[in-house]
Amino acid sequence: MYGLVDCNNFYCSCERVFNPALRDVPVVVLSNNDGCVIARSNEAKALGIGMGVPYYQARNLLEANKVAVFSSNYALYGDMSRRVMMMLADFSPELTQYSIDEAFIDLSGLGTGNELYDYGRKIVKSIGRGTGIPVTMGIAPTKTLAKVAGHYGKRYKGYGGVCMIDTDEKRTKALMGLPIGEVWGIGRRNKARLESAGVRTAWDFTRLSESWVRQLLTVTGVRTWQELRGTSCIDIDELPQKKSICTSRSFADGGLCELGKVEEAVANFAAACSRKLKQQHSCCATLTVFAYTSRFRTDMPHYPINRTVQFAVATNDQQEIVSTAVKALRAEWPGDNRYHYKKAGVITWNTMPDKAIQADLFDTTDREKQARLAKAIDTINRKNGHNTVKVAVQGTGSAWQLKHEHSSKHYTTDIKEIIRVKTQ
DNA sequence: TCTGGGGTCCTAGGACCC
DNA sequence: TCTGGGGTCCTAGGACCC
Repeated sequence: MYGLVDCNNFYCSCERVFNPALRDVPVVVLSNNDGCVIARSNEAKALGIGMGVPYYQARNLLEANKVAVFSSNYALYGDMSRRVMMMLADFSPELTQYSIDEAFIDLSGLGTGNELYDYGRKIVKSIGRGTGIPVTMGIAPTKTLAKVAGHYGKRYKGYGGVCMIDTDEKRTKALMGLPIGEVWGIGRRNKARLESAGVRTAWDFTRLSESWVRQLLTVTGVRTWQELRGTSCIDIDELPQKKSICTSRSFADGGLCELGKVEEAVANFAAACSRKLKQQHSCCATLTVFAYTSRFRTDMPHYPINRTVQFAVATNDQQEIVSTAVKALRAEWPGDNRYHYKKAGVITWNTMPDKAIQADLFDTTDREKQARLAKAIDTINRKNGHNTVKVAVQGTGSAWQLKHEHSSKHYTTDIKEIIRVKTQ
């Protein structure tokens, strides 16, 4: 049996942990740049605030209902996630973190029936008490069915946060009540395709023939089909090494027109990629830089920038990655300031372990010197915070500041913002 | 006026090999 | 006029996830 542990309305719950006044009021969290609503408390969902709606469109509704609005605070969410996962790891050594707010655990050998259910209850209670984050657990013989169980666990209070699908009878009942679009692995496109073929519920889907499913949805669809029928076949890799690393942001207001400003942003994105590569002990052989104008502005001229560069020797060196990204951007720059760039980013890929780099016969770079300098800079930055020493083109960051007007404190990651307890 | 960020996997088709 | 058979690798694009 598998357990899926999922944090309820995770970002909103994080905001509530250190701010009890938010406990029974509607809360939403916005994306970077205060762009869209990306997390909603149950009260906010009940008001009809949709997932992903632009903030400016929801604003009136939010203000009219006195909804507490927060800019995203990833330092806080990342740290709270770490706490939840650490506690969870004590309950099952076989844990696969699937996203910032959910993880699968292997429950084999931990009992059956009521015994297993009670174990689930214990996990949910402990994490709630230990971290302040409410979680729901789905238990079932496959990961996809565990997701289904979790779906019901969140909707019906009576389950006490744990829903288990452990008999054919329960499975049938659960699938009959589940619209096909709610199934993990069935997205918008495939939902439409299946519905036009008369498939309304997850149960209908499991009644199709395998060959039919394969033809319509390829092997990924067949795996979902098998999992819903009770045969486990989806493996989730731990993926300690990411295959590609992307750092990108949207720019506030109308976007950026000047090369110098976009350059500064891209340099910082490239530096972030270098940092992330080093963190997972890998190097990249390829880098892509991109910059896009707003796809929502049909009234303005567009000129997408997208350039990919190969490194002769795979690298994670900050200066090399920053200078390569900036040169690539300059090479594609349109040459006038007519275009409003709304978003830019750097992707590093063709990633490999830093211990297994293929050298280049014709490489003339002094790698040793480069490595010594990088090591010195990394040591300073590790001690004093990243970007204490940076490449000059990274600038001061003021050219492309993000909008973050409703941010909460870094309660758990900055000693200056730690919560105060008043004693009278 | 204002619309997020970061990933993975699969497939088809082209280029290439002997 | 007639033009084989069997592979691999790479890439772009689409679909999905949170």
